[in-house]
Amino acid sequence: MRVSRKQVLENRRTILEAAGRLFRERGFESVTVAEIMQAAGLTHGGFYGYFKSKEDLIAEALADAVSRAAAPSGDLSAYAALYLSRAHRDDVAGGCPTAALAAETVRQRGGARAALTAGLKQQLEHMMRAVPGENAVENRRTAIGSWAAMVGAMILARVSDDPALSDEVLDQTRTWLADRAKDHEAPDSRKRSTGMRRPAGR
Amino acid sequence: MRVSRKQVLENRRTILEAAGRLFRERGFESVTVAEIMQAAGLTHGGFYGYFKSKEDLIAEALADAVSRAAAPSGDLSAYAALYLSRAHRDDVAGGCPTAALAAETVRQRGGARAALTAGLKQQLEHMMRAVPGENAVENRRTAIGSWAAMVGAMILARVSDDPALSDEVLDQTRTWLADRAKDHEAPDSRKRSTGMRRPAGR
DNA sequence: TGTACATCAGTGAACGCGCGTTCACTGATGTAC
DNA sequence: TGTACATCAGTGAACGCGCGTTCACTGATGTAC
Repeated sequence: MRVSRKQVLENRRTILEAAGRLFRERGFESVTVAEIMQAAGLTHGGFYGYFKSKEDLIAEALADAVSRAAAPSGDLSAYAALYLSRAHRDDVAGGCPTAALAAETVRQRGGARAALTAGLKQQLEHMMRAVPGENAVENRRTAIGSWAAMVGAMILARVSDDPALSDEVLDQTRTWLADRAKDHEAPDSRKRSTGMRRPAGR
Repeated sequence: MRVSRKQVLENRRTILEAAGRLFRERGFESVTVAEIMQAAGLTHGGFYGYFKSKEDLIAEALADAVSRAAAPSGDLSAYAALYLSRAHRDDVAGGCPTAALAAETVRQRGGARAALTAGLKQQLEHMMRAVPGENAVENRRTAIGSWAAMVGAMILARVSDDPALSDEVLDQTRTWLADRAKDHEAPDSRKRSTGMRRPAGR
């Protein structure tokens, strides 16, 4: 049964969103094409009218999820508090694609790695703007270090089956990042901080 | 063909090590039981004499890999330099099990999460000893934040298909961690630092 | 120490099963007049 | 605008294929005497 062209575009969007959620929740391999199509309200046979292969869908779903991920707004501490929340930890399907899928994407062929690399570049750009300092080199370093800590903490908090430890990882990393941000905001810290500025390590 | 009891113990060890390497390199799902047994110099039929199921092997291989992971020796900056090296990034199969497999382990049932949680606790204990300060609460916070940043940076560096960005993530995170360590070593930073001490967030 | 037999680690064929993918068909949409 | 037909999105059965797991068998190891 043919459907309207508008419906085709809507279906493509629905498939991408269903795939994005399912992949984040259960990983690329254990989610089947049939499941994704069913989640999108279609049958599996129609899949290949939309995508060349499952591998192709993985790359497109990743690019889509990354482009829709919430960018840092306001200062870094506020963003870290949002990112390192229990709500985010408990919502893998709707949460950060990098935290959920980056480790698996390392092994992926095709455009999947490229999609996450583009997302990483964009995220670092956004985070640099959320860093208080004026030194661009140092701000980029802070953006990279903070983003690494946020992604790492989310993964560690999710893998911990000890709820107290999971909460602790989230809370302590948040505090740790906030402390560091305050160091660099504090007026009397300027001299000391300046003394440690040096070019990037490469 | 029956083999000696000593050989049985050796075979078990060989299977665990082969599984540990293959899982880190390619993930739990795409590695087959037959491949693991072949890598250990055996045939797939013998597998179930050693393990109850593939899921059981995953938990045991993870526990084994975590228990053999290199613990921090010396100070935190030296350990971070080793961990955040290009050699480690390029050796997924022989590298940190947490960076390679934690994100997938979130979705694993059985003892796999418990194995990584135990590894996380042990790692934080070790890292606390590598932190210079004397305040135990602050040291634990530093251990958690630093470990999160190291794991996150390794995952981001591996997923980046832009080599310059990958190197940058490694180098900048290393410098960022070293800067912070120096802050807390610096004698004149004591007053300021003390002012920000507060209990854990939970 | 030597011998005879029971044990059991390892083998490889075979089993269900579920996966990604293909394809002939259907019928609503889009278009030409 | 209305009609007739071509197009093609969606369906569901079917396809190879590879997976985890089982099992009857083999023959070296371990043990009882």
